[in-house]
Amino acid sequence: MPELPEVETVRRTLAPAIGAVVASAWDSGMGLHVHRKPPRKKLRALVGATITGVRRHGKYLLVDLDRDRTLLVHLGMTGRLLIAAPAAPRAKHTHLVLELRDGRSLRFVDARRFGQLDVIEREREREHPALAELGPDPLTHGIDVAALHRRARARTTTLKAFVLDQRVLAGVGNIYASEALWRAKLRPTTRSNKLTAAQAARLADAIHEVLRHALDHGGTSLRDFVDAAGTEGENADYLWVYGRAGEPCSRCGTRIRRIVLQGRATYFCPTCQTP
DNA sequence: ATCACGACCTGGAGGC
DNA sequence: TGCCTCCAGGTCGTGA
Repeated sequence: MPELPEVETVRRTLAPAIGAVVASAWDSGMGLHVHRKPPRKKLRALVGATITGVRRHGKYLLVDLDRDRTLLVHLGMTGRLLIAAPAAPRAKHTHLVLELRDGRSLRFVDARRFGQLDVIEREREREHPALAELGPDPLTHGIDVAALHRRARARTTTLKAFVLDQRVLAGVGNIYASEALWRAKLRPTTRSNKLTAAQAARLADAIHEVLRHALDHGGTSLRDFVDAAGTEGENADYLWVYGRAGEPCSRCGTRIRRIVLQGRATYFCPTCQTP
């Protein structure tokens, strides 16, 4: 579900929560993200704190509060971070509720529990294991083509896996990896060490364009994704290859193919994405 | 160190 | 209606 454009859409729609004060904290106690339980004690320390802003790095949301505290949220595959109206019924699979003094609440709902929650000290956030190794965010920092090329040359993995590596660029996921490679006319199975400088420039441009375009359409909602207000994104209508196996490539008419790379569905055009 | 795989979960879709 | 299998926007731990 949530890649950079979706998470950024959530970030923007969380703006109405800024200035609200946390009245109480509740968590489900269930394990999230490979047995890690919600940090109950640290969540309780948020009671009385004011939400001062919401940032994002790659697919991670950083809800800033005063007292030097930041709520770290990763949506995993099915996670939703919602601003709920007063007295709204608690949805199934709700794992965190921060009641706000004005009656609304901030809720984290995640059916598959692949999401992550933590409370960290803002001063030391770069030391957090989830954030420590993240590469630059393509939309907020831009993409350094020379650095991208250098990194690609040093690896032998597929371009698809390279683009998905959050240490290289933070925020590209399975949908936009396929989309960007199609746009750059590069085959997902090509080894990254074969990337030329010109191709690296094309790839950087394609990644930026694909993410920007998706963000402009409120993200891609295939099944679960909604913003903080519960609204779906429109970008699913604009995908070039993802989920379109058997349909004609919009550039050359060849049937789009689906393959599996490292266990993930990968879509490409066998004609115009050169090996 | 790098690479590719399986595990972690629930639910929806489609076949019978 | 039910049961079964397959699939899903992510990340992490393992063993080669």
